[in-house]
Amino acid sequence: MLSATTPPPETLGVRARAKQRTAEAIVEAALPLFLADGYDAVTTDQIARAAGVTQRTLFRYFPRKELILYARRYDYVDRYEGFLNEAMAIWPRPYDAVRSAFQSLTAFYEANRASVSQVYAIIQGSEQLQAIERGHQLRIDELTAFALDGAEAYFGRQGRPTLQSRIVASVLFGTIRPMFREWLRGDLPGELRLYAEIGWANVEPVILAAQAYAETAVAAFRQVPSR
Amino acid sequence: MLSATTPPPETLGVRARAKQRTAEAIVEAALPLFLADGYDAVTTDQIARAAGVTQRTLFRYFPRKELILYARRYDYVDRYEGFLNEAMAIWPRPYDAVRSAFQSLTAFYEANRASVSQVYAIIQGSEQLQAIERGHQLRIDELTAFALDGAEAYFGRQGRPTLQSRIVASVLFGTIRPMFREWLRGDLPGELRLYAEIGWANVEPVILAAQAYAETAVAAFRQVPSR
DNA sequence: CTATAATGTGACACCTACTGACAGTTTCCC
DNA sequence: GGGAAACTGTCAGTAGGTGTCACATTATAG
Repeated sequence: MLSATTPPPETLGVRARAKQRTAEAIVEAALPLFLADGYDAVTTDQIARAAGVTQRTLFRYFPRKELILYARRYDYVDRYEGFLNEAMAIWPRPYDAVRSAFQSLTAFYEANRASVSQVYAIIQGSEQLQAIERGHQLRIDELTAFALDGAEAYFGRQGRPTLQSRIVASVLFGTIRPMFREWLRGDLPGELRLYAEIGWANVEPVILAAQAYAETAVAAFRQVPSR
Repeated sequence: MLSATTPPPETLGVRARAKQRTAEAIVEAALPLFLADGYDAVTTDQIARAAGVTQRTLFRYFPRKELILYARRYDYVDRYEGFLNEAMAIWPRPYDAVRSAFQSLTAFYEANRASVSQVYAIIQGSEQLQAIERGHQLRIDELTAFALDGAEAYFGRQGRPTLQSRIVASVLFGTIRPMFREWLRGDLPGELRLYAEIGWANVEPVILAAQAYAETAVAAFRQVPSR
């Protein structure tokens, strides 16, 4: 299940294999409990006991409870960042890089539809997890805004992206995200890739309008008298 | 300070006045601590002690720690909802109603600039609070999407707004919000009202593009073959 | 004006996520 | 084989948050 992110077991020592098994055991024990009773109702102690370890050990593997859940979501923020790193090195236009990175992420979701949907369902059942999820979205938006500022700004990123890029990133994901969520909820039939294609195929005019807006507004801001 | 939301003290009994004083004392004790050490570093026990009450009493007034902070932000989500209720009853075009409600909110922020900016600064210092804040923004987006679906959908709201309206609302606030935040950070000089005017003056092309996008995309979705 | 009910508070115990410290055991590697 | 490194369990503690009970104060009905 985790084969995409972990090396083949044969090359690992006894210790490393034991660690993998323990981590797997914890996740395997946790997910059914989450699905049955909801994330909030399941105690870390319960999970530990079900996995046959101590609570202390559980927290050594997963410093926060949420990470047990996100192990199966394969850290999609990091993954997006990875895709974006690659894409930004290849595409001259930042917009194309973002599009490419997002499509890679889409493909990944599609390939792991079952577990991703499962995790999504669990998240929907917990306010706390939803808040964490929002934090991830914020990070995705910020990374994207840096990317839109160009390769130099992206790879050397520090401080905050420009106001223009933040606006465009906000608008971009404001258009893409709702349909993505619709798919995750299971409200859209068919393949995610097709929806993503439709979304990106038609989004460019919106982005251009947003860019024009950002330029005009920022220019006008300079005329505003100080207090 | 809270005069806009609380009835004049003379009409209240001893008990009610005491409650107000206690709530005020807690908030007054907490804000300087938050500003000095950051939200996360300040203990609820510290706040309680500084306010001269028990921790238990503090939690009776503010069931969650965050609510101590939000007391000074005057529940801006509720406030927006109120403005939107009024506006939706007056304006025939939903877009105008949203614009009007948002301008009312702007005026409120301007009138309470000091405390609103203070609270905003504290929020920026805590990941947890930022996630909560994003939750409020999503609620604003959702209310707006219902409004865009028309007066009937807005006042009878149930379920979720249409995908089209959710996209448009997302795009709308994706353009407006970043500059709003810039002003709250103190990075923009002058009056918020002027920035808001500039923002709304130029936003209509973006909204039209978003509307066209939403229509096209949703229509295309219907052509996607089910699995 | 007094008995009584409602309301608010402190004190105490308890829960859950999470952390630090220490000691015992297992694996790694020379 | 033996020492260092890596893991684990045990125990105690912190922070946010809740339930409960007894006591005091205020409101109110007679």
